[in-house]
Amino acid sequence: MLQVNFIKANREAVLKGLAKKHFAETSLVDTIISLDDERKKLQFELDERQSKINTFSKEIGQLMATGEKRLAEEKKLEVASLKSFLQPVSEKLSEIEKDLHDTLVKLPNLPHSSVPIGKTPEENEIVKEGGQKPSLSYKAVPHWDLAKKYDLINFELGNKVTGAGFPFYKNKGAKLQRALIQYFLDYNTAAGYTEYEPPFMVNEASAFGTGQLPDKEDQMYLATADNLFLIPTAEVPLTNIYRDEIIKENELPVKMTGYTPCFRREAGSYGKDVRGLNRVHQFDKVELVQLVHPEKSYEVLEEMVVHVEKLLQSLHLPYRILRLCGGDMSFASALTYDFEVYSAAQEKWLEVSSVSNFETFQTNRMKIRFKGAGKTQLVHSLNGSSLALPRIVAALLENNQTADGIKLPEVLWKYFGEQSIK
RNA sequence: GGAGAGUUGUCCGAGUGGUUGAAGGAGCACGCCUGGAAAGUGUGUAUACGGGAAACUGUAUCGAGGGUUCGAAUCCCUCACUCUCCGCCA
Repeated sequence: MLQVNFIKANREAVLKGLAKKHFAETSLVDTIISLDDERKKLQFELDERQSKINTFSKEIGQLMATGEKRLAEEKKLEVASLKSFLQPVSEKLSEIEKDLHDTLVKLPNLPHSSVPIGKTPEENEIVKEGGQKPSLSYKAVPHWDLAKKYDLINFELGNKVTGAGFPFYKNKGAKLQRALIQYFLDYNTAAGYTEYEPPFMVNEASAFGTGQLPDKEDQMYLATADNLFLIPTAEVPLTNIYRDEIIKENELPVKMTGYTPCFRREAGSYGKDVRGLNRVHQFDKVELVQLVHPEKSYEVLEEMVVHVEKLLQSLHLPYRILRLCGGDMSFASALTYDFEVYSAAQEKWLEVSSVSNFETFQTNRMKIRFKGAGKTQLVHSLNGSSLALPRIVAALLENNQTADGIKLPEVLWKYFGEQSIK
């Protein structure tokens, strides 16, 4: 969430930013400002009275000690009257604090100046295209048919055992998952990221910290008996490792990577977009998270983009990098690059990674700070996928299909044990 | 699931009603000492929100929330979490 003081000092810029994000409820900004003014006023009153009470209490203590009971009793009465004034003020204050917080949480992050203007995915800016689209001599077969042909994935079995969108990976299909995860993690740790295997469920505070709550609880599975959410991405547990922590400046940047399954209810999805591996409720992903000095975050964002790009290049997949426009960006992000790979049979681009700088939007919620020479301040958080598996698998299958099997890129050979799927 | 113990600052740990934001130790920072380092030694070392140009200063915070009291880390209640033993179990 945005910082109140920032909003107050930059009202116009905030309004402009919200407009760029196509956020309609701009009146919230002034609501926040007046709530905070009110908050300050009440807090000040309260502090003053409390200060008097504290002084009196100490005096009463001394009077009691010297046996001056009558004077002590008089002071007690004074304190009582101060307190009766205090109570309604303090109730009002907590009400306002709650309002302020609830309102603050509704504002999305502001877009970075380089974010393209636009509302729909069509208006995203294509920053770069790389790799070669395959030229197949025959009509490319979609991955769901290839998966059946080579007995790699069983969607129907998933329907039976769990429900739609929970595929079984099988035989070489299962092994390919394992190989990709292993490869991605090795690639990330070689770049200095610390590997974690986090819990796959998180509590409410964690879900709030990264911005899943309060609005997006529809997208998460909830284990009600224990009030735990199944993670929609490793970003949630990884970033929350540092919730309520003050990091030493020389320990920045914090670089983390982790593999987890990701669980998404995807409420409201339908149609051909959800065919095969395009959109599933449970999928594997290796994630990157960085906590960095505020001055470095955009530099780091570019580094992460290059990092993910090289990973895609090593898989020899045709890809493109998009800079998301204001209207298509996520609630919490200040700047997002999406990576898409081309799938030859479906003849469309599939999103496989999203790399974002959240600046202080998440860290303000989580109170992740660092202490340097000067004062304690919030760090910037960034994250990105490297990579989400299902669509990578879809593209690998579709793009690399040949008459006698599916060829795998060389980087996977040692992990997969073979050069192709037959 | 049953029984018990616990949750204090960066960490360890003392503290059962009155200058306790909190003893002591460790760690860390800076200084002294040293040719340099270690050891030794001195000083400093929480966070949030306010007021103030600043020095500085007010309030809150000892798991969370509530209560008793003029006054609570200390007493009472509720909740959460952790640990130990037993049971169950990969």
